[in-house]
Amino acid sequence: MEKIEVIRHSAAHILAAAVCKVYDNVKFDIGPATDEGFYYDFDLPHRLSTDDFPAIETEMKAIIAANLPFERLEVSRAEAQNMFAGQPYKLDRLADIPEGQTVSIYKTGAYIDLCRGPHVASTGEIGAIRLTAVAGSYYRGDEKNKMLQRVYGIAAATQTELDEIVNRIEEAKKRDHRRIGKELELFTITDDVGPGLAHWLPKGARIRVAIEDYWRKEHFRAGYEMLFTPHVGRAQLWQTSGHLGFYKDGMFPNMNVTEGEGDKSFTEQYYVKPMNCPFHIQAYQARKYSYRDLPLRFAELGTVYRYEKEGVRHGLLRVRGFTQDDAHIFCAPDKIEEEIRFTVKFCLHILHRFGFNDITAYLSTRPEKAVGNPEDWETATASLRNALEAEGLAYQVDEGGGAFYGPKIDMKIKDALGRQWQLGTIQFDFNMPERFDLTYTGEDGKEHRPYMVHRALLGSLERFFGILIEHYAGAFPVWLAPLQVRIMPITDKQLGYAKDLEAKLKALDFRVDVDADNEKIGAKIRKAQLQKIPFMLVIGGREAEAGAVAVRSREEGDKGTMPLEAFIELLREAQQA
RNA sequence: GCCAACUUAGCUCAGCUGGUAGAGCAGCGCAUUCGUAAUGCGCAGGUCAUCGGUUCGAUCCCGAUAGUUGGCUCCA
Repeated sequence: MEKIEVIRHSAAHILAAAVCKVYDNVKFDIGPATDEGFYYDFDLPHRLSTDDFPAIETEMKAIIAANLPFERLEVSRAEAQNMFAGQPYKLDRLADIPEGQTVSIYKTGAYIDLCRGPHVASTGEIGAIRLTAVAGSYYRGDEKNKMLQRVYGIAAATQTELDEIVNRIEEAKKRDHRRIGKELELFTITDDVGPGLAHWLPKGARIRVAIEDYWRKEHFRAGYEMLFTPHVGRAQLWQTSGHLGFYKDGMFPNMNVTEGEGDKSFTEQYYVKPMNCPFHIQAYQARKYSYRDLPLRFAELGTVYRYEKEGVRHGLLRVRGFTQDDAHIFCAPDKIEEEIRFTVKFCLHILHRFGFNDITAYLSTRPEKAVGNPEDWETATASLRNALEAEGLAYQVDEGGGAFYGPKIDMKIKDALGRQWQLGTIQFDFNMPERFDLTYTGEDGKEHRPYMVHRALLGSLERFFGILIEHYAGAFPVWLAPLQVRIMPITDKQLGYAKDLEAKLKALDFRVDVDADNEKIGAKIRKAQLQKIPFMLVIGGREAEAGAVAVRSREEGDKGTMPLEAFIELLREAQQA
């Protein structure tokens, strides 16, 4: 265990010791180290809030200043039960320790805790602590259990290190897509329309269009066909697909539509789609396919709605309406290996374009309860595994972690801050083809069941956008930037020339505007920098006279004066990057 | 769904123990015509989330509802 983890875990003990000292009737559970700091779970009559932090921190600092030793004691089960009488959570945890295994406790001053350790030698080794948040947490993470009060904190060997951690957290907050989304006017979610329903504002929409254009172009190149399918479908469709049986709670409630009049009237139920699969299947069933037609690749930027439970929404990362970059591949079993490899390769190609190069795959295999015959699972899983290995992609295996209807690969990327996000998924489905009785005609003239693979590369555009915003901290590369060039005349004498430049660049499909505000050039630059526009053209009398442009880059500052053609060349290059 | 905190102008936030609200930025107007991160002056902008209660009187106290935030649970 790393030293910092030991410090964090020890700080958790000190937190518990302090809380026990400050409040009465404290029952404590456990307090581990986390990636950033530590937490401890308590059950006490007093409702903890951040207002209580100063008192608790003062007590913690006193314990640290006293430099008390962490004493490790090994005791018998009976002794431990005695020590923790009146501590139901501890007794419950004690019961988890297998018979015959040593029961160790750690003593710090008057505070004793059941703990495996290790700990620092004495409290003085914990240089600095700070409590950060209080939150509810179910005992043992089970929502049927009582909710405990969890106090979060951070700890470090020195105050300087603690300050660094605080800074890092602040930096991450500055990148928060919700904050940047507001500052750069990228998207909005309003109370009036409803929670979890995102609106892409003009600048966000420009980015989305750039993403979609690229996505479509690459898909056509890779042999996909595009579909556009309805947003609602009759209850019977969802009955057949099994969604009403399994995922009704995750769907928006039905719409009742009454057709006909009087005695002949009947009421039909419709549901808004939580998935595109049934519709793509309808498209497949629009005609008969032969083995020669396969693999068939149907793609759609399909907007779906899922009634996510309250309390799980988070900006664009978890919404109720979103557009999946979806595709379904219908493939003959003997071609599946090749097709999966092709799909994995394609996925990596797309992710690289967005600056994600650190990619890990997760292979999930057959769970206990599963549909489809075992040989198909075997073939499918092997094709996934072989594709990952052929591409030299690092992967982990989640044995039995697949959905009941098929094995899958999930792709996780690391962003600029090193945080991991799950994006794409390549998922077999042995359920739908059966339910909808999908077939193709084989070489032998007989009907065969195709393999169906569901796949998304970016996941959902909303979520992907949120991740992209944080990854680039709002400073999008030129090809994605909503505005690529801002032209800034120094005085209104250059306005005419500036407008000419704008028209020329627009004619070349660049995204460009003119800042005609009555402001000093310094103010215009500041505005453009804050809006993270990649290129600024400063246009004064000299440039207008020479028919040139003074280029400023978002990252590199003043790049000097050059002819318009030279700038266009520069811009084209930047757009490729 | 659960625990806690929060909700004041387009944005970021003030508002002492109850007497119907302020700033900066953004917006608009006027002046200024300026060379690489903020020119000055002025104007306008609010059902203090919503509903109900207590009170002579509520942005402030109490309750409910909605939403947001941090977690827990969940994520086909």
